[in-house]
Amino acid sequence: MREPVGVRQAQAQRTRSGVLAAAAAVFVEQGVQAPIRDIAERAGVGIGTIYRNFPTRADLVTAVYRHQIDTCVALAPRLLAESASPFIALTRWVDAFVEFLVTKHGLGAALGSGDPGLENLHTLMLDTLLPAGAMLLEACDAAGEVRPGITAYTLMRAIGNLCITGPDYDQADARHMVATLLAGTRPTPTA
Amino acid sequence: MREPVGVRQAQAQRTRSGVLAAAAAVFVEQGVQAPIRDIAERAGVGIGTIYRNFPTRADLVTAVYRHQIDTCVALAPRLLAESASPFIALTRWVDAFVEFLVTKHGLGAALGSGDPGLENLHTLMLDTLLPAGAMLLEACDAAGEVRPGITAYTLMRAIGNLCITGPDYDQADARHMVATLLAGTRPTPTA
Amino acid sequence: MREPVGVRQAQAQRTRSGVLAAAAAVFVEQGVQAPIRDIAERAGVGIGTIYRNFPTRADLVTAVYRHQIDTCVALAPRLLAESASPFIALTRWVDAFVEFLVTKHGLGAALGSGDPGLENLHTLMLDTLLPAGAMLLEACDAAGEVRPGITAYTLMRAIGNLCITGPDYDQADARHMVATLLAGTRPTPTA
Amino acid sequence: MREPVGVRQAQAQRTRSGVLAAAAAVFVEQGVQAPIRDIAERAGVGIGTIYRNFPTRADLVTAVYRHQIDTCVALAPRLLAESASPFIALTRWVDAFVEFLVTKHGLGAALGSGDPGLENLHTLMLDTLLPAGAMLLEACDAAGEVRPGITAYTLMRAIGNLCITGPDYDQADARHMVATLLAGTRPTPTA
DNA sequence: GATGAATGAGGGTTCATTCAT
DNA sequence: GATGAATGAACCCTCATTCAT
Repeated sequence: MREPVGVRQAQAQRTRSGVLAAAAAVFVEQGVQAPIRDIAERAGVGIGTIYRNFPTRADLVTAVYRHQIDTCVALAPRLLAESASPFIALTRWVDAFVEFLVTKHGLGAALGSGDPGLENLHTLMLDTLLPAGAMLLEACDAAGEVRPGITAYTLMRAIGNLCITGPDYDQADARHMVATLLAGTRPTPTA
Repeated sequence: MREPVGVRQAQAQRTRSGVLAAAAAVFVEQGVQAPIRDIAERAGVGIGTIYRNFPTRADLVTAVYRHQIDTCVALAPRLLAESASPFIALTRWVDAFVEFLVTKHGLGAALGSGDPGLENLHTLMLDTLLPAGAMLLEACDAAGEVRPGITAYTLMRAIGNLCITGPDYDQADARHMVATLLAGTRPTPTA
Repeated sequence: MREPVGVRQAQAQRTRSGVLAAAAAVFVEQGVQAPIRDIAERAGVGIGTIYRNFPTRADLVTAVYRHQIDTCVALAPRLLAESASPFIALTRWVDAFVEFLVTKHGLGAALGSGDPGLENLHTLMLDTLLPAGAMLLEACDAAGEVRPGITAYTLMRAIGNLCITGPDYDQADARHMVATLLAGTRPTPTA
Repeated sequence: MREPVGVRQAQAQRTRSGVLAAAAAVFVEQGVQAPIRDIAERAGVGIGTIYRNFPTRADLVTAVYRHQIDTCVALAPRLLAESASPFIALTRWVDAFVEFLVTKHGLGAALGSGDPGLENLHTLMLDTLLPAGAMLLEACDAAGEVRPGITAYTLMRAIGNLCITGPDYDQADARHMVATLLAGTRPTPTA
């Protein structure tokens, strides 16, 4: 009765992936506060399976976005190397960041909510995205391309907030306002 | 035969005020989605009293913020008349708007949530604050003090979002980012 | 400051009458379980006034229908004297009884519910309507116009039940079925 | 490898049955409007379990009575085949119908209440019992054993009303009055 | 590992009833 | 007597979470 090694692990991995895909879809439709049951149904698994793989809601949320976060992080050094100036790199990177936030209904609000259950996600973003953004911002700083006094954390948090969309304030508006915010970080032209 | 007119009304008014004060306090601590029971307990009244005075949650939220909203609205024409330039007036008015938002934990998030139960508040703000902000923004526009293409609604919504505070992103940060956003609305200096 | 004697009593009487009229109207619309507050509002008085005049709901229900009940009671001897046969008198009297029940939305159901709070009304009907009906039934009995074994109480209760109308079973249906029931009380024709 | 199929389903089925039994008992004592919590307590399960199995009150009411309704329905064609005349079949079938109604305290009242939440039950009875009764009544009609003009729906509704028992109007009274009603449906003997 | 039935805390809402003015 | 604000018990329903199979 011994099965090929790893068959079970492979099945487990597939279950996990299915849950992540389902969660991503449900989050888009209902936001990250969607009932766990809805995700289980969408994934075609039992509720218990969700809890086994992701004990807390934040674990699930974090896992859902981890891949995209990692992609975003990896982009930073590449943009810095390729772009004509640090600020251009920052701008492009923020575009990617916004793209990520804006397509994830409710994520921005979740981050802004101070919900203690989302500490993990918060931590993840701090530990990974923040250094990426900070690297770019520091490069801008060093090149005198942004006003002093702006911290990467605050800026990214502000961008996150600006990406909380809703009726009458859509993704295009969010992009517009983020661009305006970035414009506001430029040093005041000296006479 | 004139007895103290309105002894009961006065008491009722005091109850109502007490509820409003309690609600304001609870909203700061827990956000506008706080359980009605908590507000009743804080106010030292029965649940029924809350429902008597404010049939829906939105009624309560609206009442809590109405006074401050009205004050803010009334400020706009005054600032426009007094200030050296429309943009200075806009800046000062936004300061007051931010002051309002930033001290009301959860209001920004509530407005951004698209919660259908808060239509009234949304409507109130649209009907009163929006015209006030729009007046100032139009004055800036007419004076060439802001880039074209920025609508009052989007700008105010963005400001509202920037005022969603939390741990590690406090009121000072919110003010800073709002100021940065406003700086970003200035026309690009032509060479 | 002494007012004419009885002015206050007259006022009180008017209040009481107004409440009864309002209650009758509300009972027709919503049934006898309607919220007390609705009746107070319709009467233009405070809730406390209802409770002062009619401490229990049953008191109010009873008072509302007392007049019509009395009228119905008074009808019995007159019909018996006027009609060609006791059964004809019974039939006509039942018509009046049904007319009373059928136009009082929810009263039949209330009587049939065994609700202990309506004891008073139950008692009132037993004490007044029952003797009236019994008189007629006994006359029929004595004349051999109905089968033996039918008691006035049971018959009237059955009639009351048949008058519980609703969608798809209207007043005409109720009348039809009551007539059928009465037809069923006739002695079986002997060959 | 076949393990006991459906161990959990069996348990779930037992839970469901327990809920149905508890509900039936509570309905007898308190009527079909009894608090869901009372049923849960009687069944020894959590409230959530009731809602899981019977999302609406009407679902529960319907389930409680479905079996007996089905039995009653199945009886009709058998009685028609076996009985000496259609009217005898109708009489016997009505006996069974009354037996069903009379032992279910509150069901008659529930059906007569027009409560929109009981649409399902109403529909169930219309869809199943009504055709059964109609078949018998039509057979009587065809045989000239009942007066014309009596519809199955109205007759059954009337019977349902007559079965609303209470103190002083018990099951025997209900049966007596139903028999009397049926007697009243016979054609008037022509001289 | 997966399952999903069961649980029950939590929050919403209504309305009968009291009582100070 | 009349008033109606206040009360809170009682219901409703949802959904996060556990655990036996």
